[in-house]
Amino acid sequence: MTSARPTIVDVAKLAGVAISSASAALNDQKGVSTETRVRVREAADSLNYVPSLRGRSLSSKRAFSIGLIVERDFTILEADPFFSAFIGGVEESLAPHGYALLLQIVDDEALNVTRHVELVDSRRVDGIILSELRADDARIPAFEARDTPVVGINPGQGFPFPAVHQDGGAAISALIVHLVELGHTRIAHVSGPAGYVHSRERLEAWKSAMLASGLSPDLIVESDFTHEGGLRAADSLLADDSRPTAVFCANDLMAIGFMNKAMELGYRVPEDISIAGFDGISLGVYVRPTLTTIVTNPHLLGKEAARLLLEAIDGAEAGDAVIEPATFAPRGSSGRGAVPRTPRP
Amino acid sequence: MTSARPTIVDVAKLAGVAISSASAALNDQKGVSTETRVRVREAADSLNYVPSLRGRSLSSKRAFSIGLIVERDFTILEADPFFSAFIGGVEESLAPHGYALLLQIVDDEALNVTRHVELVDSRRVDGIILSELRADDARIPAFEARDTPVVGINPGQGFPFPAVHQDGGAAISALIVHLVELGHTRIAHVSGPAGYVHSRERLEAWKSAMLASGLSPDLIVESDFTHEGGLRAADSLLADDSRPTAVFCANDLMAIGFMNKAMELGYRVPEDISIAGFDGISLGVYVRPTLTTIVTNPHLLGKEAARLLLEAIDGAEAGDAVIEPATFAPRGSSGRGAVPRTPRP
DNA sequence: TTGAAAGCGCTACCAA
DNA sequence: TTGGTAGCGCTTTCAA
Repeated sequence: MTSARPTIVDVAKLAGVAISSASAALNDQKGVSTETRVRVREAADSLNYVPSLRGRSLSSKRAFSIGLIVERDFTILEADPFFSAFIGGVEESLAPHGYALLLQIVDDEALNVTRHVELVDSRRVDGIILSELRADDARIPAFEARDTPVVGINPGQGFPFPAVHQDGGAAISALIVHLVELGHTRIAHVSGPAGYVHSRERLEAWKSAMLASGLSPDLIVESDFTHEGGLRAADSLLADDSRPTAVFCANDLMAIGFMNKAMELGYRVPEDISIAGFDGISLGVYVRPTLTTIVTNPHLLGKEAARLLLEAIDGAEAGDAVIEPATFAPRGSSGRGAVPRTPRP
Repeated sequence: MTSARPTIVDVAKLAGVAISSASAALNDQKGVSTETRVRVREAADSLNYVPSLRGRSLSSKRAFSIGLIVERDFTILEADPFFSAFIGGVEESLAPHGYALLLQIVDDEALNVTRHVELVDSRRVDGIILSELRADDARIPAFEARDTPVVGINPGQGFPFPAVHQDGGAAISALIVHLVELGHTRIAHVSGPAGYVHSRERLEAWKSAMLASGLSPDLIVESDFTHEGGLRAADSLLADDSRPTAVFCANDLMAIGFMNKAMELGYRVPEDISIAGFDGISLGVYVRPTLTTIVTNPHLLGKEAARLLLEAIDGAEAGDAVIEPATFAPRGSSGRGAVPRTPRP
């Protein structure tokens, strides 16, 4: 079939109607007689007609796709299962509406902003999902100056666009209570990079929970959300005698890194040290001991974000969406604590 | 800035030239005087002009994006790090050419074909990357009837489009030799679904390697590439007295599932049973013991695939790309084998 | 080298 | 209800 693909002109001609009638019929608009509708449909079917998105895009001023840009080091991305689930959710909302997801991956903050802007300015997408927001994110003013539909994922205070929220604070609280009940008093936190909103939120939630239990939140190490970062955090936190008996890492990957290093140093988990993560990635149940964590719902987060974005694109005054809070999942890596001991040589 | 975005007409007007001259200047075409070129550039800059991809698409008959459809159950996708790395590679080739990646996720084989065809027929993309090919893949005839650029990932014999190949046979061979040298004679294989080309290739490579070592390849369990499938495979393979002392799983996720179940049943790894996977996902070095595996290069696979596809889109007679073979990575989960023993109660 | 004009395939408006 | 037609924003002839 090397012949040129049929256009709406061919369909109209074959059906013996005007192009505008063909268009109306194919788009289920009112004001078309049943007879015309049927004839157009038949003509289209017999020609195997599929509308060109290019023509449609230009005249209807819509790209029928939305953009998502992930800022991640290419090599690190592999280990991060969050986005796969997230994207699955986005797809679920998009597909029924004929929308598609344009995905880009960048490894640099400045480039991240540039790409976002390009995507919108070139009208390649009708809207953008903003994830992994920073406290002072350069993308926010960029989009405020552009009146493009935007939806944020767990943004901070004063975010000027619709957003999807999933609270993790209550679950972090439950985690700390759990650890305290097990007898822990020295509970450390391994945070993500300070620039990120979600890093700060988890840090703050940990602080509040510690204070609420009468403990002072002073054992903190800032890391980078990677497995490698978890290894390093363990090295530094376990180095001296004030070492913690429990640690809450800002994500699961770091927690697993922390756990591996702790065990390598001779600590038993959870007998000597309890470890908890955040995210609830399935990897957490593949490792031994299984990882105590806060289970979030990236799939639903993606699904709702895409839903809100489509509403905004359709011109609705989209509000926020709040999904069920993350839940605390106690598993093997947290348990009865003991006095911290020196690692076996 | 609610004012309408500037178009090329505005640029031409401001520069005082014809639209065609503006277009030629902006696209670095020859036959434009330096003066005109400069004036157009300045006009474009001062207006903050960004060409509309919609107009460009329609007139140049290009979508400037390519499609990738991943067939995966939404929930399983999360645990599979292969595609993240793959997509990172695709991006790396695409970005410098102004191309973008359209990603879709489907959870059903029939829908998979439908979506592929829609993407192409609606001219939403200029080409397609075909991964996870089946022995008798319905997408192949669909695209043969459509003369659209297509690039395959590790396809089987007689694949009618350009493709990227990474051999895993030599590494599988090395793995079996390694196991045999350790004293293993009962080496089982947990395969992927029989329909997939890569399932078959790994199975065949295992068979050849077994025969080459004088062992009979008869301990086979077919599974589904999931962690859960690995658990089940362990249950069935370790159930009776003819149980293996080593097992080669067709991917890492199954290998880790197998390992977890084996340990749960009381086997020590690698003392009682050696376990190996395939893929080389980073998860394999996060688990304990670390996973012996075959390390592939999904990032490079994606990068080369996108490169070939862009060539094909540009009308070149794109050939195949062969990247360095996968490598054997012996790690903690394989070691000195022992006589299989009954699990501790 | 420049400019005018004809599409690309579709939607949407306005008469008929 | 239908048909003609004017765009959407760009690229690409083809004359001048």
